[in-house]
Amino acid sequence: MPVTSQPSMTDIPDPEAGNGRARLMQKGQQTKSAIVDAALGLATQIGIEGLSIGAVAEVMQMSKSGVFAHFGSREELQISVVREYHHRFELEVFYPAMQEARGLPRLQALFANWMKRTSAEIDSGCLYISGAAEFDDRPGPVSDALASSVKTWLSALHRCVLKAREAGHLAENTDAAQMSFELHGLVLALHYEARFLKTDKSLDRAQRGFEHILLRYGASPT
Amino acid sequence: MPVTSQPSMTDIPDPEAGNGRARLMQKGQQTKSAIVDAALGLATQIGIEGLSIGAVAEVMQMSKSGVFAHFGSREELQISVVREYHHRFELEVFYPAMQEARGLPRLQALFANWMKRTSAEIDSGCLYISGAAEFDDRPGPVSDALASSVKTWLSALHRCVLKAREAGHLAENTDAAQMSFELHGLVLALHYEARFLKTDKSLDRAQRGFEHILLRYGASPT
DNA sequence: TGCAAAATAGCACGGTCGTTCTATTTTCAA
DNA sequence: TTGAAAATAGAACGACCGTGCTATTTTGCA
Repeated sequence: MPVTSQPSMTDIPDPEAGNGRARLMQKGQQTKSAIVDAALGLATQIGIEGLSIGAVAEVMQMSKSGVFAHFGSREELQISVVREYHHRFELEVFYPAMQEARGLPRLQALFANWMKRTSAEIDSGCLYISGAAEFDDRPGPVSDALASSVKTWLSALHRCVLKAREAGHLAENTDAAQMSFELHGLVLALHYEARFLKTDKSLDRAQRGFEHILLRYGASPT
Repeated sequence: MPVTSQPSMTDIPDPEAGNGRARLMQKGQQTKSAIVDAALGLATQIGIEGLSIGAVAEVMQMSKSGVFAHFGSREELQISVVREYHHRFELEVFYPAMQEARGLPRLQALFANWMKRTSAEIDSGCLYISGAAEFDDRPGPVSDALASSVKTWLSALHRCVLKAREAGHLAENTDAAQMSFELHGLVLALHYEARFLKTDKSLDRAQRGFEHILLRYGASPT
């Protein structure tokens, strides 16, 4: 592979990619970004389905039609929000972990960042989790975008487990898919109990669960 | 405790309890039950928040006001749906497991029934899971009813783990709350991956995860 | 069988929704 | 600086929402 390749977890084509070349962002693009920002903030509180153009317009202090014109449909706005969340998830969870040494350290960083993002961090819920519940019976482009993002992330996690096994940091017979499933469960339980039930100590529980799983899969200290 | 006491996981006062005494259900009550039935069916597909009186009325082939009159508000309908789900959850998950011998067998039955209800069983989603995502940022009576039901169930699970430990079926130093947390995670992952991502083998993964957890907490075969 | 009470229907209200159309303002390059 | 293009506003639409009000129908006991 080329030396200049940088790690990326994404396999979602981003139509906006590379439009910042040479010339600064036009006014319209700036506004659009700000709208997506505001919409993401709303979506993490009231859900992607609950997202309304009117509410976004109010936050932005714009007219409904002004907001609408940037996307052409509510659905396109929703998809933009999903893409933006994907982007931030990459920035906050994936990329920082890639700085860690391959294998177990990287897996630990990945899980730690994931937990940090999922737990009661301020008050923004996880779009991947709330979205799954909203769209598991509602096929369509938004659901597709969401599922695609989630699958990208889960397969990045899966690859990380594989690498850790290859590096000898996990037992040779480690079932990477099974381990990923169990890790996913911990984060979902953390989100559920911390955010909905307001159970304290959930973060500790997830962390201890992680250690249990590491032990099970024969993690050797690094 | 009195010999005639029967196990119940509920701690939610049900205003309708015991109104079927002697006399059969009046027409109004029958209709109300049928409405809640239909509403529950809708809610498992489009969510509790998405539930609309108009949609329920259409399913019931009734007028909106006819449906409305039974509840007085949409919120009361939503709460009725939550109570009905709680009731069915008890019937399908909790009570059957209580037939099993106390300790590990009962815990295994509890988890097996829970999985069965959560996985892709036909097409009805789990209200406890989808509801949590909808209401984790939306306090109010519906959220309270939902949280109360979930807590009732989780504490029933927690008690079952305690009993299994007391019976010597689990290691003495078993942290029941931690174990419950990890079991919860498995079911959440099952729901997420089976229902939203349509990943096959999810049921196997949850089952294997369960066995892993049993091993960790020193389950002795019964 | 008749009659009060319960159940249901029908209609209207104000509100929000996504979207469309047209006018106005703002931007930016020639 | 000017003029075309882009961005935004404003009003209106049909649809659906929860809810309140007033008939009408249905129920079930005396």
